[in-house]
Formats: sequence, structure tokens, C-alpha cells
Amino acid sequence: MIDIRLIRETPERVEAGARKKRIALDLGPLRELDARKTALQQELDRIRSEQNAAAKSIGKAPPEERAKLAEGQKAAKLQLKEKEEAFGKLETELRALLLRVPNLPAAEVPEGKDDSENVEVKKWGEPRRFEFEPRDHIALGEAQDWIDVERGARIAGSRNYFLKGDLSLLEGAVMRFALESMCQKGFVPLSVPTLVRSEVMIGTGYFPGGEEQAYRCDERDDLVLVGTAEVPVTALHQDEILKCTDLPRLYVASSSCYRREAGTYGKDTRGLYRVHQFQKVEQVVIDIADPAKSLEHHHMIVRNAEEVLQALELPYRIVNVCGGDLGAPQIQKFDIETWMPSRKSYGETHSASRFHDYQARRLNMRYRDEAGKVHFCHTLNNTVAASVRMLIALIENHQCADGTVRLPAPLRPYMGGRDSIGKPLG
RNA sequence: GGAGAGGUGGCUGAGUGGCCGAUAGCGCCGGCUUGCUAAGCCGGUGUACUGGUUUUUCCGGUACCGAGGGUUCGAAUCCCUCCCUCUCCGCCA
Repeated sequence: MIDIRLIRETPERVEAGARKKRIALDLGPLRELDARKTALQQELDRIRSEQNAAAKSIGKAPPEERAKLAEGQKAAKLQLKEKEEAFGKLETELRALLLRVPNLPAAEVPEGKDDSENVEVKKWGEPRRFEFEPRDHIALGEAQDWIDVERGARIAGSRNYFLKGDLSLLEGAVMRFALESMCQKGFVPLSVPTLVRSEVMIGTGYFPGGEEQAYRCDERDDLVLVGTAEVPVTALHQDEILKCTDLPRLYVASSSCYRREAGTYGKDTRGLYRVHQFQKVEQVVIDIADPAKSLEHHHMIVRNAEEVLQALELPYRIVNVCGGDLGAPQIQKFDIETWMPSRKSYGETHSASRFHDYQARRLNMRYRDEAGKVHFCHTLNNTVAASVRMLIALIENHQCADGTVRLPAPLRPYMGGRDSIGKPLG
């Protein structure tokens, strides 16, 4: 949610921002509603003020006169009730509109209509040239008895899977390595709820708009399965006023993530690239409302992810996501794409977003500055490692001619000291 | 799932219809005092919207005592619904 003052004072900026994101936005109805709301509130305040004064004087009057005085207040009371109802309605409508106003993209966000126009800003490592015919992760995974897609689909539907044996262990190793590397940098590890109230989905900016992508419990419970630990972690301090001396807050959380992937039928159907459930280690930063600092944090969380990829010897590139591919909540987003031999291209494995106060405003998450003034926080987040896609990259990039997979050094301690997994295939 | 207790300001905790935006203590901030340390004294200390003053300051209005509704001229206080916490029982991991 953006500050409504921006809409009042510089609506053209807000509209230009939406255009850059290719999001249709007409501020007319919103501004009209806002003006009516303010006028009605002032009127309400005036009426209430009169009522309060009257009630007070009745209280001071001798008891035998009260009934008579109270008689005169009844009409005003009805009028007030009517106006309060109208006001409540206005407020609800206004908030609904305001929730859909996209955040303003940064100047550094490139113009563009979709992901094809994202701008590459960095490339690390060289995609490996195989001196043999490399297997894709499914062929390799099934040959090694590491992946069972068929039974996954049977018990949970398409885009579900079992990991078995060393690949299941490898998943744990990657998560653990990612988590520990973040802890070393001072991030506080969290175990989090993955079923959250829909209010929290609104607070983090996923709703309204993303309902189709989330699994929701039935009407008995107003709970939604999160698509990322970003949601519970960012909402951790909802409705709080933090001390600026306690900022920045650096959090890292490992969690299961659930995505409906509605509207992706036929896309990435082979393999485990696009699945309904996976494990992910996520980093979240909460800090004061300083754009320069936010930008610094943004670069920092990208670097954190890069260090993990470099340690795992995986070639990647970073793209500056263009306006049309940017979500409504973000100021700017950098995606990290890791080389995946089977795709013969880089596939998205990380997504680093900067929000300024967009999420904090919705979550009512604030802090008090040195002068005692209260402001909304700034928030950011990025993947550290997301399980299946990282596993795809790991086993495809580090496979050997005989079907075994070499383990990069940092994972070995978590794999019983072994330097490779898998049996030689015939 | 059944029975009961409760949710008040950063914290503890008063307040059972008007004098309560809310006693008190702690904490915090400012000032004073004391030769150090500790303590003491005085003052201040919520958030949002809003009017005037028109950056700051200052003065005023409205709302908020878990959330939403209701009763009443008037609700932190009474009633209803929901959420949450705690205790006991049951069930389950």
C-alpha cells in the first residue's frame, strides 16, 4: 500500500509508475472517494463533539432533570448512526481500492513488457561444456532412484514428487548449508508458520490479486498455505512499533512453500522445475525508512545469494527485472537465474525484492526514530536457496559421465564427508 | 471437542455506567541535587485522523482499553458474536 498522500499530491507519478509496470490504474474513483471520506469525517467529528458536550452536561445535571435533557439527544443519535455507517462503507471501499494501487518502481527499473525484456546485469561462471551427453535431472534422478514423479502424482496430483535416498539427503544438505551461511552473517534463524491468516497475505502484498496462486483452507479456517517464508517472516512484527536501535532486523527462515501454479498448464511440465511444494531458505530484512539504506540492503541480499551459488560452483546471471515483469508491491527486483543444462538456459532460482514501506504500511509495522517520530519500516527479501531448482542445477551441472554427481566442497560435511553421490550407471 | 478464567498504555497492574485516554509502580526522556557508586527530587512520556497556528513549536476536535456489533443522552465498565491467551478434562502427534 502506498501513502495516500502520494495519490493526493502527485497522482501523475503514481499513474506513471503503474504504466511502467503495465498495470491498469485509474485514480479517479479513488480520489473522489478519498475527498468524500475526509469531508464526512470532519462532519462526523463535529457532530460527535456536540454530542459529547451534551452528554457531559446531562451527566452534571441533577438526576431529576436528566431524562428531560436526554430526550433532546435521541434524534441526533440516529443521524450520527446513519453517517457512521456511510463512513464505514467509504473507508472499506477506499481501502479496497488503495490495496490495488501498485508501488512505484524505481528509476533504475528498465522499461519492458515482460520477462523477455529483463536486463542482464551480471554473469558469473561459464556454463559447462560436456564431453559426454549430459542427462537431465529426471533421467538422472530416475536412473539413480532419486526421484519418483509417478508416485508423487499418484498420491498428490501432478507437479508433486518424492525425493529418495541421497537426493533427499542432498536437499537437506543444501538447505542446511544455506541456512548456516546466513546465520554466520548475523541473520537470526526462524522456524515459522506456513499456514497463515489471509490478513497476512494481504499484509505482504500477495492478496488481493494472488488468490489463484495460493492454497486456501476451507471456510472453517481462514488460513492460507504460504508460497514462501517471506510471508510469515515479514509479518513477524505486524502491528508493532520497533525501536530504531533494534533495526535492522535480519531474519532467515527455512520452510516448505506451496504454490498452486494455476495458469501454468503445459509450462515446464517435464521434471521438477515447476512444482506445487518445495523447500526454501529465505532472507528478510526489516529496517528504517531510508531509500539509500534499502538499496544497500538490496545489494547485500543479492550478494548473500551469490556467495551460496559460487560456493556451490553453479554458473548464474543476475537480471534487473523490467517494469512489465515486476509485481505490484515491488520497487525493484533482481532475479538470479542459475544455469540448467537440460533447459540449455538460465532458470530462475532466486528473487530479490525491495519494497520500501509498501508491505510495512499494510502490515502496520513501524519504528520510532531517534527523535521519537514514528515511521513505517522498509522491507526486503531474497531467496537463499530453493530446494528443487537448486537440486536440478546441482545434479545437472555436476554430473559425471558415469552418472555419479560430484559434490561441491561446502555440501560434503552434510553428506557424511562424501565427495560424490550416485552409483556408476551402465 | 467439553468446562472454566481472562485480554487495559513499552511492561506490571487499578478501574463494574458520566469526574477515565484512563490511578499507581516499573521503564524511558529532560532538568535538579549528591565528592564517587547507588539513590533522591521535579517535570515529561501512546497511536491515527483532523481544524487553527500555517516547516519546527503551540492550541483545539475526533477515534482507539483484543476485534466487530448492540443497549444508553453517555460504555474500558452492561449485552451478543468472533479472535486470542491461560487452567482442567478428552482426543491425537
